[in-house]
Amino acid sequence: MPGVANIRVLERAVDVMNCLAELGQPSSLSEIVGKISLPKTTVFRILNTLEEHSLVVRCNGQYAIGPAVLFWASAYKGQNVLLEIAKPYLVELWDFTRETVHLISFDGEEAYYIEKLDTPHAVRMHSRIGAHLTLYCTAAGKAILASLSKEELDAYLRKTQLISKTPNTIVDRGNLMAALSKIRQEGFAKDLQENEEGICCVGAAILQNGRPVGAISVSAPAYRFQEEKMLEAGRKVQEIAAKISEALNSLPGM
Amino acid sequence: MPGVANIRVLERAVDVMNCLAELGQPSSLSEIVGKISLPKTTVFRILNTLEEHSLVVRCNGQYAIGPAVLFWASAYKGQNVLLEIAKPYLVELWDFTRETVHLISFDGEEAYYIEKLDTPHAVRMHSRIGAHLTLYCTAAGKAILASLSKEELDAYLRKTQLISKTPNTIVDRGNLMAALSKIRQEGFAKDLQENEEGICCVGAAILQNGRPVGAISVSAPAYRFQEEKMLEAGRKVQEIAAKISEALNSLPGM
DNA sequence: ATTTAAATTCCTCCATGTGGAAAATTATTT
DNA sequence: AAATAATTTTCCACATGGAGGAATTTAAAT
Repeated sequence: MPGVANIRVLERAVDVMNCLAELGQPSSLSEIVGKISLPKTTVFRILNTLEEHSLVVRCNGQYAIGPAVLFWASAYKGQNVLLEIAKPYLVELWDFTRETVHLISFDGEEAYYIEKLDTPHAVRMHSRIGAHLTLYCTAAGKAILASLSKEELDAYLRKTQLISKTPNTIVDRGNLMAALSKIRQEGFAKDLQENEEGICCVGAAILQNGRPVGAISVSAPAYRFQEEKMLEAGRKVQEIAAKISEALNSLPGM
Repeated sequence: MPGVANIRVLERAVDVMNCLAELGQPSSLSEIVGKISLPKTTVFRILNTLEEHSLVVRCNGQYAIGPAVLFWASAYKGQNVLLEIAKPYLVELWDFTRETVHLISFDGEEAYYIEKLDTPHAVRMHSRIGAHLTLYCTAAGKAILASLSKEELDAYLRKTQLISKTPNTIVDRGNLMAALSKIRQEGFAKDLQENEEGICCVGAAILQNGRPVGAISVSAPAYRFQEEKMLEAGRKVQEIAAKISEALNSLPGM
């Protein structure tokens, strides 16, 4: 992917949108420019263009994300039933654990966070809906890998190099295979600070016709997530993932 | 607004995204190029850039809207409580009427469709979430205008010229004022093919601290929406709008 | 195997996006 | 209310980066 020449303005426009989304509230041009390092004029021009299409709205000099994004989001949801089906189950999982719950979509190649319920605790992990997630060092990702066919898993391993993100990341293929078979045994996956230092997760895959189409996970700071608590959450994650899989497979027209 | 020089690639990229959203399913480059008239290479380059940011995903050669739009959509929702609050009430309205229900957001200046529940009937109106709506020729829009203060309404009329969209569009200020005062009397607004030929609507405004922040409407083809049916739907729209307003005003931290 | 169609890369040209600086607003202070 | 400061918006000359035709590669159909 790097090497394909990309369009600069477009990348910048995406940055501007992301910046607005991160700010989470109407912000002035200066605030935006303060966050992304670009000339004011450039950002201004981009905002104007985006505004023309309701991707950005301006209320008394402040800029904010506009309603046009809803059109795209509803189109995405139309293609991804998982999101609609899973929502109530995620709430159930959240009620039980009171920790950050993620829903992950997997299209056979890549996995993405597509929904998130935040923990009420002050200390929480930072994650972003829509972001890509690494399969080999996350609970949800490993749960997905564990339910792939041998051929698919081989194909994945062939094209992926295991890069260490924390001291705990599994970078050895043999160790990863061992971890995956343990996941198949236990019924859910664990991430012991393998993706982000200080964060532990449990996750389980969602299956449709025997193939993984997504996963759910529960994440918490390591100090709130030890042995017993993790096991408890893991069992629940497994249970909820099974329920979602069932709901997905009993859909009209499946 | 026209006159502000806009960035061409950006406009084109937006067109591509809209095109993908309209197609509603993974589509090939050729299909996309067939819909928007641009050189294949250009669209290809745009898609590649969008893909890099997960705004577009590619599954076996087909392109589709990607999960990154969810991030922006959730940011928008965070700024617009209305959407979350209103949803169950919209369903109630839909159950009652079985016609297309719209939720509109109004920021004091502009109004946008932010949610839509489609009628199950085959004949339905075409509308798009995120699209801008004209205030003086739609039921929801007129309901909003009818609940503005005299000053705000004056300001609106001063900067707006009433352009006829169908033979029925109200283009005379006096007639519009009369229509608005009738709306205040009746409690809900009607649109008798004023915005789109063949489509009638009823609508009512949603108020927060006495000021309109949105509206709801029910739309149907004229032949399915005559006198009595419209009155019935109108009363229901009024009732539901009142409920949403109440829910909105009894929010924690209001 | 051969043909057809679609996707991707290459490459040159010049339109288009860039960003510094000035002008116009708007907010803040005296 | 006047003056100052900060911010937003317009202007414009330059050169970069995006455009798109043509060629190449890849995939599908016969």
